[in-house]
Amino acid sequence: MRDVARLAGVATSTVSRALARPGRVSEATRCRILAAAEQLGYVPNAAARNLRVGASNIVMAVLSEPAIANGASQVVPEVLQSVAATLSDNGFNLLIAGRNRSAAAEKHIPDLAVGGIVRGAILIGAAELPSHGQRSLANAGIPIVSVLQDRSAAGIPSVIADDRKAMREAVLHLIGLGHRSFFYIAGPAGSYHEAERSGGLAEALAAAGLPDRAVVRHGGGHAFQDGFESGIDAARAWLALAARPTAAVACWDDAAIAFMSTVRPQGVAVPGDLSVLGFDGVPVGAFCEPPLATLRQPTAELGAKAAEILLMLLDRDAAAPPLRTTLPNQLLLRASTTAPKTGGRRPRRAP
Amino acid sequence: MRDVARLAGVATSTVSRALARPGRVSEATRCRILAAAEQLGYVPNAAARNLRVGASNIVMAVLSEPAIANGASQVVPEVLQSVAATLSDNGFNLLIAGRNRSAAAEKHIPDLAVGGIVRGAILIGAAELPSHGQRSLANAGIPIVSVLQDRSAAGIPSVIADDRKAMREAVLHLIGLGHRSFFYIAGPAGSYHEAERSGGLAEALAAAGLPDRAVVRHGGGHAFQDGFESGIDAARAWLALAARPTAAVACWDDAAIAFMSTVRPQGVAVPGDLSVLGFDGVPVGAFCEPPLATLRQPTAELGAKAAEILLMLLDRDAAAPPLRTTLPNQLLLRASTTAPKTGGRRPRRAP
DNA sequence: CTGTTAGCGCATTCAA
DNA sequence: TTGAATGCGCTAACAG
Repeated sequence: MRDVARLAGVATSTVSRALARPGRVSEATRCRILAAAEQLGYVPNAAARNLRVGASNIVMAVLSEPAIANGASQVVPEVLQSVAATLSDNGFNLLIAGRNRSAAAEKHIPDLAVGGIVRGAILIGAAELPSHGQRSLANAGIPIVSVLQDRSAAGIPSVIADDRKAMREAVLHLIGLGHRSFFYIAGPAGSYHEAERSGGLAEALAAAGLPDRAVVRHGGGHAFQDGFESGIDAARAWLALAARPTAAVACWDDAAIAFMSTVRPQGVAVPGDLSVLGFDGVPVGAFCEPPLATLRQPTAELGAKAAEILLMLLDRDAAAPPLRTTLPNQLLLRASTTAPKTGGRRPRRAP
Repeated sequence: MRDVARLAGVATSTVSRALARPGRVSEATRCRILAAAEQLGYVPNAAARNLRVGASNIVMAVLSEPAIANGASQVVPEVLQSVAATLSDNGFNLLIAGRNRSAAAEKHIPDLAVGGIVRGAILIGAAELPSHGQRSLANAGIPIVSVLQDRSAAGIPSVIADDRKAMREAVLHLIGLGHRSFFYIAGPAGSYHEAERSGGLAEALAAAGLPDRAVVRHGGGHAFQDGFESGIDAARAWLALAARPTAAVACWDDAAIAFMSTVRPQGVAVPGDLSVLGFDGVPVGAFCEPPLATLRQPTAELGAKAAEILLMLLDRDAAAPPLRTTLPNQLLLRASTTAPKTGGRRPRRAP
């Protein structure tokens, strides 16, 4: 920068101004400075700027589990992508901070915030805030936004899809088709998404006046990243039932996909003998056998919105963002669901 | 830090040393300093350290296309994950820099390097080096490593799987099963992976003494992220052929999955009428109908190795890393391939 | 072994 | 409108 100043015949402070606030520098000198900067190939040193200003232009993405990607699910990668793109368009960069790892790595996350490296954080499906001893990300003094999980009760602006409502309406659709008995493949016990989706199912049954025993619940012991295993387990459980429900509803697509894939070789026709509904809308669902009916997460929109809200939080001139933003899921009706067989349910035996 | 020094009754430089090189400070004072730091909840300001040292502990991941995730492919996310984990274990952070956005964003990438924000870069399947005007990532003065794509010819240490060999051996396996006619679903024309995999197929045919016309090539017009569309197009083309090859080989799993999914409803039995082979080893392949035979990319190993090599480059005391590291793909034989039906079309001669 | 001193490159006072 | 001076928090010389 000193070189630029020298070449343009001005002081470094003028160069600084010309670059930061073009309005406060005369047209002529600004042109000289810009030309000089161009000629010298000047690139501002962001590290020095950060030190001086006391804030960086880096935002941290705090990811949920050890895995960015698991099974067939693209939801975390898609959200991540969308967040990164939106931030990039606004001059910010995204640093990824995986959880999972050693305690040292866990400690690292709040330190990034306190240490001035990151300016804000976006929690992508993270269940708990990283903390180490007394210091937690929550009191690190940087703005935080949560996507996918609703943490508005903790005062953290959240951008979510209305999983509960989506599941309720989808199950009501199945009920409308004639289904009266359900098999539910639960997500990880205690997880946010499991609570919402399972709740939506319950609400639908209640709304239709069906008793609790209309649904056989299974699973809950697998993490989201082990969706395929969960689906296989669930399939075995369903196959072993004396009275098999006519509709299987999974907490997430991975489980639904593995479920279908496991029951079909046992002579179960989907959707003839059994309708299957997934959740998440993973792209490959359209190419499963049969194509999987599911509820699509608006991943791109969620990510973009979350980034926008963080940007508002970062901009002191901006209005206060909403504490909770809810986007609709999309019901993708595909061949895996249909009306149940009528006229006496006779379970077909495996060959 | 001044506060810590004051509380411990030492100079700031001593605090700095105690934290950075514990060996060069006496046991007693070091304990006092650590206690004081703990008590005050001191966290070093990384921005200041970066400025002073002239290097950050942030590494940039340069991603290929607009999409981190597409179709069913988890290869980029998986590599990303592995890179992030390995870096994190060594005290480094990962910044993600998406390509293909506005020109401004493209310019941003080299600037991050020159501006002192990032210390090194890992190209994850990126075809070209980001550049803007004269300035490119290549001459930004930071170490670069490439994963998935071989850029060793350009002097960039590369960590890759041997796609060519893997494809060759897999196709030789199909030939061993009796297949003599192939349908190849090409990847993006001119792309590295397409060249390697297509080349491997050609090598296998040549090795078995089969003529060039033993393979009908299709596609090449779709980007990797449009794998499903590519597979559908290819399926239509295959269905329209008068003499249908008995084996379809896809450049990537997404295409293979959509291909299978499109031909089967037309009465084509897989693998009875047609064997299908994919490439990448996406997890969901095991749950397709039929389960997809494929060549798994060792994503976790690739990512970890790439990160290790970058760490070597960053450490001036370390030995020079190899310019090219090749890891084996794994042939996952699943139900989508089998011997071709005999009787109808008789192979002219067996090799 | 420890304290003193001097900047890293920039943005921001305050004067001119 | 511009220039000169100051320090962000830290580390690396060099002395002591």
